[in-house]
Amino acid sequence: MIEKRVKESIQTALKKLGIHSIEPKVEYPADLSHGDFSSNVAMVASQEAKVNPKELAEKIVAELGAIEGIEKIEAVSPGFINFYLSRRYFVDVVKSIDDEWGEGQSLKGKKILVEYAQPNLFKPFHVGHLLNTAIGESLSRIAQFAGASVVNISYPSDISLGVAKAVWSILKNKKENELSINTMGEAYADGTKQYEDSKETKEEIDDINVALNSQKEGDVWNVYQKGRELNLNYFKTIAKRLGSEFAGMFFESESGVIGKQIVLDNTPGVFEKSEGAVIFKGEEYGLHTRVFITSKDLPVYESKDIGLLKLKFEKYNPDISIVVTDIEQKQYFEVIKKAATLINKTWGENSLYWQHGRLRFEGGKVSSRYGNVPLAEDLIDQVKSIVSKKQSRGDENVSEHVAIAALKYAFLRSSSGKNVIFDFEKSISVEGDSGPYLQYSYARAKSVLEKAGDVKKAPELTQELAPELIPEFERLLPRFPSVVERAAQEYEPHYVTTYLTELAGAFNSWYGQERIIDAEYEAYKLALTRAFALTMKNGLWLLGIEAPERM
RNA sequence: GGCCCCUUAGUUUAAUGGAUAAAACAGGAGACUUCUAAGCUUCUGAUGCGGGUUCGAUUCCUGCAGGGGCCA
Repeated sequence: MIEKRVKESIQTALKKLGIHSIEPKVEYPADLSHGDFSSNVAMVASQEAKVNPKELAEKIVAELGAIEGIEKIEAVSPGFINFYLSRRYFVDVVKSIDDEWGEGQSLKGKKILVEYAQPNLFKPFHVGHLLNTAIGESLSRIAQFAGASVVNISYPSDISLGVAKAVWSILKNKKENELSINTMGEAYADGTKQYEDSKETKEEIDDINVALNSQKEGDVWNVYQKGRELNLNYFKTIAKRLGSEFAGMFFESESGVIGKQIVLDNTPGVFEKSEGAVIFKGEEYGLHTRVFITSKDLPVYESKDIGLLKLKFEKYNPDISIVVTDIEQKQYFEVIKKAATLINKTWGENSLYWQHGRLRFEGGKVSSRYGNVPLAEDLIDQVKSIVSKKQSRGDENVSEHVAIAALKYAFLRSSSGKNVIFDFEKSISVEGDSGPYLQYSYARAKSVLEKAGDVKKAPELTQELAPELIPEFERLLPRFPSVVERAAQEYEPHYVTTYLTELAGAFNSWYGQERIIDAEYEAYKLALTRAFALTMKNGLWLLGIEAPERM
């Protein structure tokens, strides 16, 4: 790669100047007028060399000599060295861009498990799940693009107090023969309310919870099984609608049993008994002390997560097991990770608990059927109706993909860990920096290419190119693979989002000012347009966003 | 109370210890009416407060203020 060549050349130059201790860094200047690469070595080395930075930069430049692919090197104050790629280099990149453009090797040979979406069966799939799914899917795709072998898994919560609440309400209202996603959603809302309101009901629901955990045959179990099946299918449907599929699923009902046994096997040792419960003394490691098995002998989330680790590592033996969760669980998972490490070193060390920000609701209300959290599907439909109005073609499929793009973009644009302000009016944009903006620029490029007879391959480009005509978006194109690599290394999809937005902006700006078909340099401009379209298509794929050919 | 996270234009977000802090929305002005106007051009506008480290701090350390979270 060219960055490596630049780095090595600097290193050689430094040695000639008698500077040995400094590892030069090459970076992308934020401002393209500062070149395609730049280095700050002169400023870093100036003290050791006892020369002022600007002078040192000039000396280094003088020692550098020619670097293949670099046309111009200049030293500027306060001491940066800027490198400009040659016209020829860009031509070669544009010609080389194909369907695999952006794929890398940085995670080659690694087996990565990505666990996300985490539905709660019997509870509605809401906007929080949507956020989690968008991020998990993108992390998974980015890892795949970086060369890893990735398995997506989901871990539905199929046994919990929430499930017991819904089952109780179904039985109470004799709805067992008319089960549907809607009746179960209502049952969950009803059960939750009654649980708070009536002490008797609370006891009845707690009993159901115990019965479910012991997996006893009977009415409770039968209703539960039927509802579980329905919910699971519903989950698969909505995941597919969002572009996600899961190769494997583990359930709390299985992890609970296994986890409980592991915890008991490690008591005393890792865990200890306290007032009838089994706890992990996190305090001893600067973490929270947490209960793993209650005094009623029920395994709680903690033991379930331990059981899940055994299931995961026995079945897949991953190099990295990523779990995508909400940041409010950060300290919880620190405890799990510590306890897991003590039980089985690999479980802890190969696990990455990755947190995204919390959703904070502000501004206008989004209609919601249950409680105050909008359901994922209601939200999609609401955006879809806005999108449909803007669309002249009336293509249902396109409206669907544009609506989902708008939502996913809102969740993938900012860096991880920070809270995501969810204001329907402001966050879900279809104009400006938005998912549809990216899709629109892609559709535009495709439209031009189609009109020109779809340029499958970049034409032979030679002397006809004007070296001074390197549009900004063309200069951004070669950066795509390193953007993907960085996103993969830091598990940060937003780098891709930011890059694509910048690229699309630069392309649109060029498009608005230049004529492509029937203009000077037509072949070159078409090749550029094609390169842009391929980059955008792959980039959108990484975000889990469809790229409609027309909109 | 203990611990964790956050604070950048009016708003929502970017920025690998570097160059003039980058966009979008909102607001002002404008162009073409020829390849998709969900677009383009242009103007206005920001690093919570105080110390420190550094040639250089939005970024690292520290104190304070404000907001959020986890545990009891």
